[in-house]
Amino acid sequence: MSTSRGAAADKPGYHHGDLRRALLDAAAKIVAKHGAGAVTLREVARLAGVSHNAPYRHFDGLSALFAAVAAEGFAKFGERLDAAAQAEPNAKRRRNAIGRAYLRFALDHPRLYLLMFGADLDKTQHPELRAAADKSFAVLTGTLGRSGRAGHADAINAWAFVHGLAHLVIDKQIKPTDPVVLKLLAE
Amino acid sequence: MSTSRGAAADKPGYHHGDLRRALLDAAAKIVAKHGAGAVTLREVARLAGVSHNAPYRHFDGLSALFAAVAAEGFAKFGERLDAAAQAEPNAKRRRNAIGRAYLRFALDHPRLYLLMFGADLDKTQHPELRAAADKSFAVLTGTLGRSGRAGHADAINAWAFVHGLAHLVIDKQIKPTDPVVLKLLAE
DNA sequence: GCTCGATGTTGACAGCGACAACATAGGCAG
DNA sequence: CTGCCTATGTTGTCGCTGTCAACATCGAGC
Repeated sequence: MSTSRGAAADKPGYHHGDLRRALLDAAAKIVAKHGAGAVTLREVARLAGVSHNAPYRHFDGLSALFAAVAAEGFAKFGERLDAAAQAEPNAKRRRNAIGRAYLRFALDHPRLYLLMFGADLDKTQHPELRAAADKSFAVLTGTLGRSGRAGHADAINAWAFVHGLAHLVIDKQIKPTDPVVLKLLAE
Repeated sequence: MSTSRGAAADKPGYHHGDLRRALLDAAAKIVAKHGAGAVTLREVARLAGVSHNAPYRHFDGLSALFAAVAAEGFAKFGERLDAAAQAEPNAKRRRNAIGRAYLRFALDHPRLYLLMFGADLDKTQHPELRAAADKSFAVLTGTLGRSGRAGHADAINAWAFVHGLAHLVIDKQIKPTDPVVLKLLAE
């Protein structure tokens, strides 16, 4: 990185080394700081130190980049939910643990969360994203909805509640210190 | 509209008549059809039949236009909630009626709903919008939350649930025909 | 009838996404 | 070792956008 004759260890692959990863990291950073609306292909390229058109060698366009960032978000999201679920054998406590993990993730990464669930992305046009999202939700429906109609309704009810609560807090319609929020997080 | 010597009855005011209204309508139309992301100051001006810079005489910029559209959305939203609340004297039935009206509005105007609750707008920078939103929510907290801590928690719980359910349906995470949705709408 | 502010227009500029043409680098065939 | 071939990155360009500044016009009120 210091000189143009940089050591090979620093650049294992082609010109850049791992531009795709660098672009994803740069985009994720902007999303986290300023939201998806502030993400620009050219700015992402700038942060990665490449020309304004280099990203097109790795992503079909801006929305494809968003889809990839969101997919990675869902992967991490799914991990958190899964970890919470597996740490609790008791069914009821597990349900609470998952809800807590869900809300924590949303409040820890509010702008990423909005990208993942926002309407900017057309999930039907990005199969990889759809798959990542479905995998996350499988934890919810698989663990919460035990079986049958009643189980399904329970899962949807719980999901809608935490999802709505997360949105309301992120949109500042209710405060993060609201008793309902605190109780859920501390459970 | 036919000739430039149009009758005065068609143009009661200044040059255009009521450009502000025309701009708002054009913007709302685009939002309803293609979402806020498709709204462009220049396109809105085109639809209203004025030059690309005319909107600046009525709105400080794009985000101010969005704020105005969202504020009108909240006004209509508040009316619906209020009407639903006033039609039901019984407390429990009233709560259901408000929830139903809430979800109906969201599903009837999904893209407007996303604009209203989306992160694109910084409500803190548009007092008029904040006021319109707060007025809508007053119906919720005022009617649902009877009083005291328990009432407040009930209100937040119900609000988060319908809000989350609306988002999940709009984002196509769950189907509009899901039993939970149908039950709430038919109650 | 004239002035003056409110309203609308024209022109300009930088930034953006996207496409096309070009440059380079490095693996691989011989 | 040599030379080609494709993956990767660059440069140039286009139309579109938001926003600012300067100019034009309309109409209300003195």
